[in-house]
Amino acid sequence: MGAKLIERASSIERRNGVSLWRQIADKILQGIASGDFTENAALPPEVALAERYGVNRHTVRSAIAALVQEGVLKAEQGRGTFVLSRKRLSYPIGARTRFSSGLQGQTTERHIALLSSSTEPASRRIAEALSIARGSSVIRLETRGEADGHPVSRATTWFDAKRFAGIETAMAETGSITASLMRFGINDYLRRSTVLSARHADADDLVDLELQPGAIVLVTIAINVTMDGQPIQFAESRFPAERVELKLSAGD
Amino acid sequence: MGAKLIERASSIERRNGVSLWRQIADKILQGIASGDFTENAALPPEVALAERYGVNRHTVRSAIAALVQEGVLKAEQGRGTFVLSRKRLSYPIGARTRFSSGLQGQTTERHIALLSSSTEPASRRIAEALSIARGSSVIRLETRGEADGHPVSRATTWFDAKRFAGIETAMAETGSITASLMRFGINDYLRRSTVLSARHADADDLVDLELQPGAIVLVTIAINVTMDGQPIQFAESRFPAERVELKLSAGD
DNA sequence: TATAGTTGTCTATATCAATAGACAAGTCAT
DNA sequence: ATGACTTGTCTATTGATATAGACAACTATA
Repeated sequence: MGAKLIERASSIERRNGVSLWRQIADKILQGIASGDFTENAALPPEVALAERYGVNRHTVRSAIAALVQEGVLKAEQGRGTFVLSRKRLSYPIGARTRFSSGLQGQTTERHIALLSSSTEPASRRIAEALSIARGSSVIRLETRGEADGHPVSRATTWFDAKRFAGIETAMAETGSITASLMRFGINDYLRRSTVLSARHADADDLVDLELQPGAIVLVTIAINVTMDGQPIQFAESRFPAERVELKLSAGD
Repeated sequence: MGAKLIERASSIERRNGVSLWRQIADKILQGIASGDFTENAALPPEVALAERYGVNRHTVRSAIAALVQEGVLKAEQGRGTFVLSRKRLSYPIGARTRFSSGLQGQTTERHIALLSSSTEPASRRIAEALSIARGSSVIRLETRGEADGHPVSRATTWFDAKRFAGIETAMAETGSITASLMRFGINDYLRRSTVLSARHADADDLVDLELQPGAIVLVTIAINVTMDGQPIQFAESRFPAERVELKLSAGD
């Protein structure tokens, strides 16, 4: 984020429905992600931050307390407050979006955990996306992507139950969508469409992604297709905006 | 957004730093965008909404008041509260991202307004992106994209001042980046990279995009290049998440 | 060992956010 | 006209948010 470059005077809003301490916590997170506040270095002292944002020192302390709770900062009496966390992960999105390979080089460990699965009738929306009859059976998987032990994504995906019967056990065993699809004879697939939006994290996101209330999530809705254009997977994924950014790769 | 599909019981969080009325206003906006609340139709009555979200009627009223202020809803005593606004614009992003052509069919009128321009030395970040020497002169344009009279994007873009001297007047005259670049002999260009994130709108965003405090903006950081790979433009764009979603087109 | 600079704790006060209940005012169908 | 249903307004109370000031506790360094 080019926060430093673009940041102008104001930046903090009152009586918004968003508390000042929450806004300032967001600013600090942005500052860390943008390299404005360097990793392992001390934050400016509380009084300086208070002046910078035009609020009381106690308000800054509330923001810092939230981030300490969250494990982003560490406060040491007499010394200062220090940045613990790393920059945001950059998650590539394109025609060949894959979870595991996409994060290569940025993390040492990554996998997808299957939280739950169920079979249900296809809603209109899902039937259209998968090109199947409305009301026909689909398998829904609830999954969480983890990198180095931290949750980085939370997805709900649907498959045609007829074609992919038992994919939930494959997911549980392999921890990979790509590997699971291989068991069904699909060695390669493409992303046909991705629609992107953002919203506040709801209560479920907070739990699943280990977020603090008020956090923002990026939401993608995607359809994956086989090489000959047959839709196989419909997915809605949520990413914590404070820990992940999406990098759109052009063609492949 | 598949809110209806995915929405589970909980969804509202307390003592978060985000007020309940703000969260509920967000929910209603989501509901409108997802077709959950139909356009021109009445919202459920306040008591019903209050029960649905597990809050007091007055809290719902605060949320509605904010959206009435914003022009999304219209309340009529004795009759009900009605949805005015349309669905979100779907803004395509891909190798050939163009403002005007991308919104074709969704709006009748669209253009880019030049808010201000300046010349400044290139920061490290911008010098790298444009492959020029750090500190050399760059032109910065502040622009706002408008569709049917409503702001839908707010961008800061940088060009090499040497190569694109006077581009600010071209922009002011043509209201189009594509047309302006043509004056400099660039008939076609591609998007090399796009990085995507989200955050709360800051005070400037609120003014420029005519948002209510607490709103969320999608942020893209992009580099455009000529057909032979020479970088020509570096841009940070902000989109109001409540009015715009980004649709990633695959290759072209 | 001072001293400056930092975080931590306490008290007090004012405003905002949320709940609760009651009733007024308007619309619509019967 | 009546009654059911809706939004609008008012009062009261509680807890969270934000400001203000003072001082304690701790760290580093001169």
